[in-house]
Amino acid sequence: MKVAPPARKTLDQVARYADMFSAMGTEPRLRIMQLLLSAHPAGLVVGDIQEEVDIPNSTLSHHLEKLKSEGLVNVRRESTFLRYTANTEALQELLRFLYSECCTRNQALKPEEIIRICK
Amino acid sequence: MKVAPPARKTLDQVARYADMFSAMGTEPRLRIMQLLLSAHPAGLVVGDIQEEVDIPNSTLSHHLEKLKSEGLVNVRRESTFLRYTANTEALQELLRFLYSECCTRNQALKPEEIIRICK
DNA sequence: TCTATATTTCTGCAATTATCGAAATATGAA
DNA sequence: TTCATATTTCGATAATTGCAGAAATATAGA
Repeated sequence: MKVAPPARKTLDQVARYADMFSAMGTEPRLRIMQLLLSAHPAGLVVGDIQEEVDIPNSTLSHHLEKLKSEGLVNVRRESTFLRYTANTEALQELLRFLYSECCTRNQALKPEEIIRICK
Repeated sequence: MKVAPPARKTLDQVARYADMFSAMGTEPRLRIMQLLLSAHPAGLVVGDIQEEVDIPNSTLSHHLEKLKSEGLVNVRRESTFLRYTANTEALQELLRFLYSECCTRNQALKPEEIIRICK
């Protein structure tokens, strides 16, 4: 008996989450996300990030472009500065997805292993 | 005033989580993880996975190698078959890390946006 | 106002590195 | 040996990195 293949829409969703994971899938970019979350909601300008990551500025710029294009960060200009902030809606979606896959849709992990329920 | 840089150990941890995100950072590999979680704890043999993912078998093999090398799956031989299973310990670590960064260490997201607390 | 200069960050391109897939190889069972 | 399952090898294609230069904005001085 053949099982129905996953809906197109579902596969698109998975592809989108995969792209987000990929965006967080290098040490510099994951570190950048940590910094932006620490500075949330104010965010950081590029120069502030630059001081923390020890990579050339053009490389940093490429990394920020990647995070932006996958929707994990937002940017706005402040005169000559560009201020980056974590996109919490996107992170929430991604975290819910991972939590759901591991703990809800399948019961591979127990919720209480991740989070203290009812402190 | 200068802030102390992150400890070496901490950066290594971040690099490891980044590698795990990278391993889940393509549609086929994320799909494979979904399949293995759905089939947990029994797991699946390569042929079973092959039927679901519509990619050449050599490519599938490369993807499985990547997931294995980042510790997201375990493998054991069953005669001529290789049976892959999700490594729930690794997934738990990764999920805890992401949850912690978003909801605990920084309060960028509210826990109740991810999980129903106290059903 | 116009020009020059300084500051911040991005973009273009070339070298390196990683990924994909066809063909060949390995592994185990009968 | 032969068949079935899955990996490994290796060349072609694509992505990443970082240097050099450009773009955007602000400010000062003529």
